[in-house]
Amino acid sequence: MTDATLRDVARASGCSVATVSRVLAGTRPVGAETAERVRAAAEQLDYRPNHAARALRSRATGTVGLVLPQITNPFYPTLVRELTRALHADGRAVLLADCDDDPAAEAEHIADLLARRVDALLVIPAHERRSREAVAAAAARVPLVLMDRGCGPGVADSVAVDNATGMDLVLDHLAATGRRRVCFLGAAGTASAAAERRLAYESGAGALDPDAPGRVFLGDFSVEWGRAAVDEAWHERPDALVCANDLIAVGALQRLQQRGADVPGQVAVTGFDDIPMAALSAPGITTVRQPVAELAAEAARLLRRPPEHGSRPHRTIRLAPDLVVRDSSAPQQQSGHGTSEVSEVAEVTEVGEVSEVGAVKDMTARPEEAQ
Amino acid sequence: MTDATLRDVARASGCSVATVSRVLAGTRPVGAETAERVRAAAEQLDYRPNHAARALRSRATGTVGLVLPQITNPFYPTLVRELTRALHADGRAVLLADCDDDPAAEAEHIADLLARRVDALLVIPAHERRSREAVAAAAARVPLVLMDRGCGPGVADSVAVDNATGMDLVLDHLAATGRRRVCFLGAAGTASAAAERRLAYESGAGALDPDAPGRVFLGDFSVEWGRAAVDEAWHERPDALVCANDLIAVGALQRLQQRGADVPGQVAVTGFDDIPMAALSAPGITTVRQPVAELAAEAARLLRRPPEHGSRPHRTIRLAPDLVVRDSSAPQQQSGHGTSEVSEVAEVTEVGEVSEVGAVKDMTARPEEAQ
DNA sequence: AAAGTTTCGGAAAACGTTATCAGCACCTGA
DNA sequence: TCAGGTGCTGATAACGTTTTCCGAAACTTT
Repeated sequence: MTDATLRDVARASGCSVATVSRVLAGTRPVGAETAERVRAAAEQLDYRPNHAARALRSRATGTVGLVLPQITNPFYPTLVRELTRALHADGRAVLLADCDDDPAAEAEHIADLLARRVDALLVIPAHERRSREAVAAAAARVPLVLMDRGCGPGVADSVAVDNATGMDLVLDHLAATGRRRVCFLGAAGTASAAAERRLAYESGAGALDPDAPGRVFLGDFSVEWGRAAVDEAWHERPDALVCANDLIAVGALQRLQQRGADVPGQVAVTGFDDIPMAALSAPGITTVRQPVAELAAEAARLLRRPPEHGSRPHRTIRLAPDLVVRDSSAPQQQSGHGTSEVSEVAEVTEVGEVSEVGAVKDMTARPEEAQ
Repeated sequence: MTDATLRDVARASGCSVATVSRVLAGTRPVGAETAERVRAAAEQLDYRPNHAARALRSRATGTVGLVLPQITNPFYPTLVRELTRALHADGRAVLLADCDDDPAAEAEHIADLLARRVDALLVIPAHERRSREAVAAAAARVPLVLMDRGCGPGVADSVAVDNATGMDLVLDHLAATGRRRVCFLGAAGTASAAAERRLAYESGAGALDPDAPGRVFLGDFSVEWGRAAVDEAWHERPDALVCANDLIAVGALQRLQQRGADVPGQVAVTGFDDIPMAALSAPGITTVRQPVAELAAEAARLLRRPPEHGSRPHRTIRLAPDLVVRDSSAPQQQSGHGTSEVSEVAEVTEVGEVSEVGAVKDMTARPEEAQ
């Protein structure tokens, strides 16, 4: 019992394959009565179009490749969920490739996806420098959007969170709640998240204390570094630790608790990204929530654009994040342990106005893009 | 500059398309000299086979659909990584669909993947009962393997961890380290993980204490329940909390620490699954590690099987897990805080012999399957 | 040397769509 | 009445492979 084809539907409805195709694809008007007959026959035969044949003929597979460095990075699962949701809403399927942080594997996966004739690619580059070549080559063949990280200037369209705004939100919040001696626990390197967050801290922290921009400790984006960094930063007697991502914050929080420090009474801890673990820590970690659904929607929108010929300027879209205030940065007066929901809800309103400010910043700012 | 096709390669190498196809696909022997010419031309033209055309002609897309309930469930990212790795090794690409715990969305995704002519499906059912229909229908059309969870008997092949063995490992470890008053913090319901782990606890805990099998507290698989469950279980004055998964264990650990209880000095905590958070907690949580890579390999192997005609008995494969001992269950004598690596390594050897016992249990136990 | 057997290569028919082209009927306005 | 639309529909040619069928050599075997 093999599947029904257009031929079968045509035979059953007494018209030609061309007509059936037109009815089902809606590409050209067809007589109302005929159309009804065709639809009935298709329904009755349980006709399902063959995507392979369609792809061959129309040169479009309805498929997007998603290439990421490590699905186990705790920030990516939500991003993947939102991306697949946004793309499915456009009727596109998602081919997933995890390249295990290896640029060579990444290049292979990209080549394989291109051979599979994906309509477009979504890439979170594994490496700032070493991903560049493969990404650029792919971008020359299909629409390609970089997400979350960059890989050099002028390679392709890109969508990411506005790290500077996020860091400002954190520093404003800490200032407003009376913290003065802050330290930054960050990541070394030139990758966008590491560098942008570091620079934003350095340029923004001066408002709290002229010396604050100098109190920077750099490692990598890991819990282990968060733990170790506390031992280094402790000599500065900080009353707040601003961490460049949530993993660092989790590690810092653990080490502080091991040392018997009171969080947030003695020292506040903040993260970045709002991975699930940030909410599940005790106390919950105040952090910057990336607007994941919106990032995904922007990426999907860029991929929907018709493939213009000739080189057009690449678009860099930055979306402003929200601050999620949890207990790890509660004001010192009341050492507010316990359920975090109250303070979180209270701050969410304050957050609303901020997120409104920076809805979408399209750096190329073409007029026709504004809706 | 469009892609090179077989025609182009044929023209360039002075032979027919058929010959080129044979050389490149290796389906039939071809003269050495001709083959060399073809390969050179293909290389020179940077020929890439068109998967759409190939799929149309050979009725195989080289694509597998992966349907899961929630990519944000912290156990799934590693599983997804290992599955994609195993499938890519077979030259198959992975179409990902996240159905957000909604059986209706799951059914839609399955239908879409079938329309896209996936060669096979890998499904982690969203619901024990409500996923059954769509899964059964799909299994009738393509090879289908259920993972992690079941959805009723006799629906399809399935691969999962051996929950009973895992629970035994935990109970043996607790007994060996002197724990006697254990409680079980589990999940209600009939889903396989919830039920099997609960039953295994009830049948195994008697060895520690005749009353232990009765000390069972049921909620769901969440951190919140773990926190709440501690308050219920605390009246039993336990010296060990056996949790049905790592999220519950994380919550339990947090609540215990909030109450000022000493973990592991006063009470041990164990989890199940070995999600990343278990290792990153402080103290690290002793847990049962699912053999994720092996589960993925088994699933891939089942999908590789040629599609036998007629109904064959479904295979249920259970793989034995390992115990990962971390500080949350360190012996009470030495209240061993600090680095967990030492005790973990020490136990790993003990674990080795256990994992050897239950390498692969193929419940259908066909002789030709044993290698 | 004739008859089989193997080996290699080409022509051409699928696979199930979509797109192009042309035909047919029917109108509309001179 | 006829030229020129304006729907609607059907044949048919792609799309780029794989695969079947055949023929032509080149070897074996008798």
